[in-house]
Amino acid sequence: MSRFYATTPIYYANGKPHIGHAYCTTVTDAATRFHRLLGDETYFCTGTDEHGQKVQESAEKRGITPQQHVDELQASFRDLWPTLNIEPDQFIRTTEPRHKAVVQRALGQLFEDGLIEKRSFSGWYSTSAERFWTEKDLVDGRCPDTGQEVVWLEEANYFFLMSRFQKPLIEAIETGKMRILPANRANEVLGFLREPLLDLCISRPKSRLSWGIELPFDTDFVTYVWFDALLNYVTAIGGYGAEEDNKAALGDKAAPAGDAGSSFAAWWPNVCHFLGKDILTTHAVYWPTMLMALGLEPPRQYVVTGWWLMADTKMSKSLGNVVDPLSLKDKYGPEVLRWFLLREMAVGQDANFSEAALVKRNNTDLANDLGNLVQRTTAIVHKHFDSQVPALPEGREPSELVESAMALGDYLCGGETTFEETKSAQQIWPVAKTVDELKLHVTLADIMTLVQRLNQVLAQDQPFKTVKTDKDAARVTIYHVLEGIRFAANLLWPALPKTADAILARIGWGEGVLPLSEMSWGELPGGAAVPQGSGLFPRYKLEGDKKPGNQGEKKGGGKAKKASKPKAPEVHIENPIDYEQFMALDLRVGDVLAAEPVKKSKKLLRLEVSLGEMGMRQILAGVAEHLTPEQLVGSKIQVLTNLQPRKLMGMWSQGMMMLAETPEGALVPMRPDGNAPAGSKIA
RNA sequence: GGCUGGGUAGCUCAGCUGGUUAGAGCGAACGACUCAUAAUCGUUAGGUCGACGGUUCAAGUCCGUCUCCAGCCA
Repeated sequence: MSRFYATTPIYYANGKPHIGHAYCTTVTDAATRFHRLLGDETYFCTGTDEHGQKVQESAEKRGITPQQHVDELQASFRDLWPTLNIEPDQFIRTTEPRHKAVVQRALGQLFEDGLIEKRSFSGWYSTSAERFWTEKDLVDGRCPDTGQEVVWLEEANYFFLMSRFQKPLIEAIETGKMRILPANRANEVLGFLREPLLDLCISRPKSRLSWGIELPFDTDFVTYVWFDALLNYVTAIGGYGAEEDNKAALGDKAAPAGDAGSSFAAWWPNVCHFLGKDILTTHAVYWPTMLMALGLEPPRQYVVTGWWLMADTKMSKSLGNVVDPLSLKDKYGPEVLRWFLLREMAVGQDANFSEAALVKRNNTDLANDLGNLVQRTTAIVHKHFDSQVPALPEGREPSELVESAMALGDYLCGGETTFEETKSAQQIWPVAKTVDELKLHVTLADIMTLVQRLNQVLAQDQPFKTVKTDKDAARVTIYHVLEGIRFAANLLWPALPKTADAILARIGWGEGVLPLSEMSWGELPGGAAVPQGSGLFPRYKLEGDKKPGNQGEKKGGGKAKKASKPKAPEVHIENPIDYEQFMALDLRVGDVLAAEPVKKSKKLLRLEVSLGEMGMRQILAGVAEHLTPEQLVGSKIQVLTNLQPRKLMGMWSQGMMMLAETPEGALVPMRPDGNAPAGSKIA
């Protein structure tokens, strides 16, 4: 067992979180969870970077203190993570006393060791870019980055002698001691290091910037923002005397020391820094040289992620209908967003973000393949096996396809089985390998092949048929498919934590998620209760679905072709609707919990109806002349749930009860069978 | 301007050290099935592997030139 310490960058607390932050943190969360599955002890840290010029300016503009400003903004990050089912072990802020103390101790040591020295310096300073420029950098006498004014400043500053560590840094990268993924990013850093490395200015005079950590050896200066920020990775696990402070601040969420003596010794340098490509140089050059100067090991691993590109950004902007990608978590749920982010982007590369792509991922991977597999399997269990996991009958062999699913499950989990993929040329790898390489999109794709294999098993073994002729054969198939679902859910937990738990509960597995080393095919106990439940992932239709031109044409052609197919039997249909219109109706089973006549109304009854997980609804039904409250209370009815709510007699009606009107004019409620729980979708 | 990495089926991409008919996923078409969320399963894709030239018995895979794109640096 080893330790895996994962970090996101600490995000700059001067703006709201966006999809880039969410992506990086989601990947870190998933990677951490995968390492837990693989048996590693993990510690996952994120947080906010709260010092610096821009924070100071924003606070001034708002007329509040910088501390008040960052107190507000850090919350928008901290509070976001749980809504994405992300569970960091620690959220660190650079304004915390425990961190300031670490920065000052580290600076003090470097100064004593002669690795920081004071130099005077002059140049054109741009307040907006927070940096100096040389004469020839300027564009029309202005800052080349921001186009803002620059001023000539001459000042003394403290410099970290970074140049001394150029050689050891190159060596660390080339020997793989410091691993940078994907590999092309390592080349980028090495390219940067072919030029002489300069020393790094690490201070700002307080006259210019007061919002920062004071230098311990010169109180006229504060620390330059990067030097401060990067050290959070050390503070978080108790380096430089922070261990006691951490315990005081975090309690039992502080990084544990284990058998290592101190928490820092336990976790450093087994760190994996996740970061965006924009901050690669700071993390892969400044940071390891700082560590080397402090006599510490450089970080063991980096994962550099790409950008999410917004499809048709220009057009969307001009139309004023930009979709905030993060808001899609509210529309489709955090699990779907997680899945999209993790599955769609090859770690390290750029990818296009669009709602259409997200919906497609949801529909194909989650609803069609995974959700439907669970649904169809448990449906057979409910129908034919008394809602219990069938016990494996003696002396019956599973089909070859089932055996290949078993092999695949064991192989993915890192078992002894060698798995030869016969269907496609695409190589499937054990989870441990692709997780080590941080190719999580491949990991997920590989796990999904197990889901697909289980769907194949059902199609080939046809337990829904054999159950009528050879029930033991059906028992064998269903048992193994359930077991395969257990493997898949367990393996998918890092990406879909809530869903994995839900699936395991759904197949009668009470032990929760297990480390892969403990995964063993055949542990699912026969006779375990398989509860009822509704679909895990609804399918979505994308509104205004405009497909690319040639696809539209093809569709047209397809329809023309279909016209020549055998005709449906002639039935006279008045006002025909198409399937999509039908599907737009959200009909559900409801339990009538209460009913009473509406005062001053002859016709209306007020019903309180439970729709299961969808909650309670008040429904006003015009049936008082036909039905008594007693006839309805305690019974099941059909409810049209997505009818626009309407006010009747001063009360809201939030749905419609489905009734049959007889030729005589009587109203008869449509009562579903007692087996259908409240909230079940009717279609 | 310098450096690096790329341009492979409609889309997203695999193709290690050169070697039989260039692969996957999605989309599309056709078929099968009905346990399931119009789902699932099966079959089908004929793409001058950016352009040109070269090395070789043999090149998507090596070399050169050109072109386009991306990233890093200045």
